[in-house]
Amino acid sequence: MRAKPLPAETRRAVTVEAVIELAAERDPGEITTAAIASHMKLTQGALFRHFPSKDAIWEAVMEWVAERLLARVDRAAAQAASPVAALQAVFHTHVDFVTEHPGVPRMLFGELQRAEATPAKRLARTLLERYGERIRRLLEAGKAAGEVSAALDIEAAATLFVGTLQGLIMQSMLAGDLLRIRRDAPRVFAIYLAGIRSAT
Amino acid sequence: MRAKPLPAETRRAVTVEAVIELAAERDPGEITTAAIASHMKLTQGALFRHFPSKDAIWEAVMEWVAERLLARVDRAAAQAASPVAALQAVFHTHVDFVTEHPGVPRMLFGELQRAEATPAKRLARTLLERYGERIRRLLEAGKAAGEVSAALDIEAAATLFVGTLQGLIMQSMLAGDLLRIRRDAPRVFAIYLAGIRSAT
DNA sequence: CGCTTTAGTGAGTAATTGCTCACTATCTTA
DNA sequence: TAAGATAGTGAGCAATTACTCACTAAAGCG
Repeated sequence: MRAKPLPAETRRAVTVEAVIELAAERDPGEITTAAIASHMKLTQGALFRHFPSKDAIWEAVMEWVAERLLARVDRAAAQAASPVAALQAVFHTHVDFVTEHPGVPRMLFGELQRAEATPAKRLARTLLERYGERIRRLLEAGKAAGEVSAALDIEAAATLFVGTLQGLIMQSMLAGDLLRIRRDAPRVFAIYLAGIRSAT
Repeated sequence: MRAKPLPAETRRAVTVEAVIELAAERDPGEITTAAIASHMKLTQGALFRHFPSKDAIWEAVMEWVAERLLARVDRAAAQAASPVAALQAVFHTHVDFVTEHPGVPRMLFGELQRAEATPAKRLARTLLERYGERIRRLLEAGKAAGEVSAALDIEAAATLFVGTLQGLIMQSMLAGDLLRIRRDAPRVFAIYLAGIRSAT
């Protein structure tokens, strides 16, 4: 059956969604253009009417991820009453995002693995850099407000923040159970919080 | 030039080393049998005289990793004077291992991504499970010795321990600078330590 | 040394992958 | 509604990949 023609922009958006859905259940590196097309009920050739190359598809996907994740995280932080509350809100927003789109962390990490400097990899890097920047700013504010230890090593604490999330994701990949993240997230964050409060 | 014939066992060991070296500089998923062979100055066909399939090569590699990592970590833990000292020793031993073999974390994470249940993936999982087990045991001992908070959530603390390492690795992949791990590791561990000491 | 076993070669193969293109169906709009 | 623009099809191409095999060189051993 012939696929219904969609406006180019819409088709591109649908493509990005298809990739994100596929990444939830298989190794991003093994997602072929044929698989993407078939998942959206399209022939493979049609994809190349909307993207000049497979790399361009990945680039669009990473753009989607970067935009959405940062926007949600910023919104969550803005509504919080204090720096530490903001950190906690960011943490849980990130966890929510990941459970909604399990493919995302796999793609991010997968991109970072790549040897060649593709545009998608560049986007992944800037996303993580901007993310870290936000965390560091919140930690600084927390220090100023006396909510975290005055002696806290901000850079290390930011690394650990991201690592905390990374550890949860890895654990859930091990267990093959995404919902596990939701259960464990508050418990792990509690230890992190104790760390940045009492670090010397 | 014809490669010097090696005894089968030696050739297999050399192959495993070649893979680990290659994984240090490129995405493990993109390591082809041709690349492995050329890196050890052999023709591709020769590989299949020693391994029945590419999967079998990966299996051998994961065995190598699991054995070495656990052995070193156990040795480090055994020599420590107290549970918390052991945790710290394990942490730094792991960091050392990773800086010596940068390809290892990439392969481990890459294996976990795989959709199909290959033997290599199974090995990666059991390695991480056994690793977590050891961490939990040390944390329990630390609790008994009064070195860490009596209220500590052991499971969450173990997840965070692995995440701490994961965060460091990711950060260094971002920066493209492996040595960075060495510099940051003690700083990040200090915060972790403060966390498990004062968690409530 | 001669003979058997073992390991390496290199030319293949079948399958898969990203990508192209001539053609066709559908949409838009004058 | 006619015509041009837009989007989808499906066959096919070139490159790559894991894997095979008949042959050859080297190692080990009596």
